[in-house]
Amino acid sequence: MPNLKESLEEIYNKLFKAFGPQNWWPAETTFEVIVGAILTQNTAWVNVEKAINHLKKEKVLTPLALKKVPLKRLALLIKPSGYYNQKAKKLKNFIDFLYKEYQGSLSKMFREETFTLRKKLLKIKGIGPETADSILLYAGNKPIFVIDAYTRRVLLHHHLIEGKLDYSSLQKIFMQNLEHHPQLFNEYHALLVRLGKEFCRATPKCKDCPLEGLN
DNA sequence: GACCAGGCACATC
DNA sequence: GATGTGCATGGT
Repeated sequence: MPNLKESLEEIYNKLFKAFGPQNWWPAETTFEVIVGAILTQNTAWVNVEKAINHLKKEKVLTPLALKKVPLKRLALLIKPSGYYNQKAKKLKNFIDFLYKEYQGSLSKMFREETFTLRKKLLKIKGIGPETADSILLYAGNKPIFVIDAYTRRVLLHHHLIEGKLDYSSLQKIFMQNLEHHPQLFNEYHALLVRLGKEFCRATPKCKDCPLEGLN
């Protein structure tokens, strides 16, 4: 039985070989990544894209414009992404934070020490661990590993974990066994999502899974 | 017409 | 501390 570090490296290599680079996060600006991270909570990405396109078309996909747009109007613009009343508030909560702490400057925000920023993000109502980490990794290019439903499903399906581990335990598995390179964490998470979408769903075995023969 | 999708906050036990 | 529930749209 190889150790965890070797298993994680092998998984990455197999997935990269099978799928190639995933080019996450699909966005034109840093701010768009952050908005997407909030809108995609428990929501299919195609629906998030519709919402983001509305925001682009109405030219409110900047911190200042989002600060100015009325809550009700914002909610209607993001309606396709689901939970739109909740998410409109969440976006406003983030904007309030951004202006209060960093005068609306994302680059100033990301100059904050990573774990200090993470703690602050988690205090925002509507931003939990996955959203905070997605912002840090995919918008801020910080070496933080993102855990999500797919990650958990893949690890369980391939018996790399047993039972239910909480978010931070799962995150430790990756962060204690891999080099802290943002690009590696970025690609690895994206590859796990890709695998989870296409495999690791059927039981007991998935046909042609890139990780077949791992265990 | 179920069931699901790149969660989170809050209530209740 | 664990478990349950509301939030809501659009695709399969």
